[in-house]
Amino acid sequence: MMSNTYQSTAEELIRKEGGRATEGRVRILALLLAEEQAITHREIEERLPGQQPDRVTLYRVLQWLADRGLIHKITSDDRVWRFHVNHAAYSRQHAHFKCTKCAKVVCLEDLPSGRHMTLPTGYQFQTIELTVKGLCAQCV
Amino acid sequence: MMSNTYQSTAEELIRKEGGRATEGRVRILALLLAEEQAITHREIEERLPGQQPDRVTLYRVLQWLADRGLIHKITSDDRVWRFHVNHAAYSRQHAHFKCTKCAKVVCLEDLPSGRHMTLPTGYQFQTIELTVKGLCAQCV
DNA sequence: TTCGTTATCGCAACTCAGTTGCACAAATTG
DNA sequence: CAATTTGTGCAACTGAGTTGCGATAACGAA
Repeated sequence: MMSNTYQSTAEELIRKEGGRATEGRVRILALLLAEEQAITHREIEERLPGQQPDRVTLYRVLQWLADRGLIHKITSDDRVWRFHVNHAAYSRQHAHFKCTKCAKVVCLEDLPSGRHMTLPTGYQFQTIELTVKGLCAQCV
Repeated sequence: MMSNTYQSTAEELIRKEGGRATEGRVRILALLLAEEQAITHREIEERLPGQQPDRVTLYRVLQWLADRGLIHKITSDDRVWRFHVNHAAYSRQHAHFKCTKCAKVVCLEDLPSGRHMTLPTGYQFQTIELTVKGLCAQCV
């Protein structure tokens, strides 16, 4: 069951961003705070106890949280966004791991020193996106 | 206009895989052989001169070519697959570059030595997917 | 060259993630 | 409390990709 701490932390974080701490926002952010992995829109819906907010509202809340840097979106090869809270360690660029069997996604702390990749002449570096694929501990 | 060389190379490659060298397959593969960048399903449709094959056929041809290793699919954050021929340099793992302005995608030859990324204990490495983002020479 | 097999194509209809527009509801402010 | 802003819920839409199935056309054998 969800600890009350996450609820109040979520509320606090949302207020700090100058947004209204509505029930939906608080519940969604609290759920993400309690979650280890990066999870999809679908998974969030499934894990929200009781009455779920409207699909569209969920998308909008997630976008709102991402815009304010409270969470981040992760691309994947299954064309589905996954969402994860921005803990201190993950607040900036980091790599992701995706299990090729169970599709679980977790954040990895360090980004290898690939920052100096040689680009074609005239190209300008901005960011790097790195996903390591393999089997997670449960699927090995 | 498309060189005849690509047509015959395409036909040869398809035959070598034991498939029927149908008009659609040959035209699509020839187009990809002539193409520098990794392009989307949509872009392929647009660039096919004259009568286009059915949408579904195009998807199936691309899947068929990818299954046989003649081309490879590239993930992106816009939820659209891009396709690129497997030249010798790109036949195995390599990084990709995506322009954040014009969405152009090109293949980069080298993959940085990120193979020794530290994974959580019990996790097993398989492959690495790396996309560098920035501005291409035309968009700088 | 024709013929039979069967790989491949084309169509229609579908799935699924995500988006947009708009009226309504709930906060917040004066 | 009225006015304004902010967020929600519904319906309808978009766009990529998929599935089922009957029709078509490669290609090897005769």
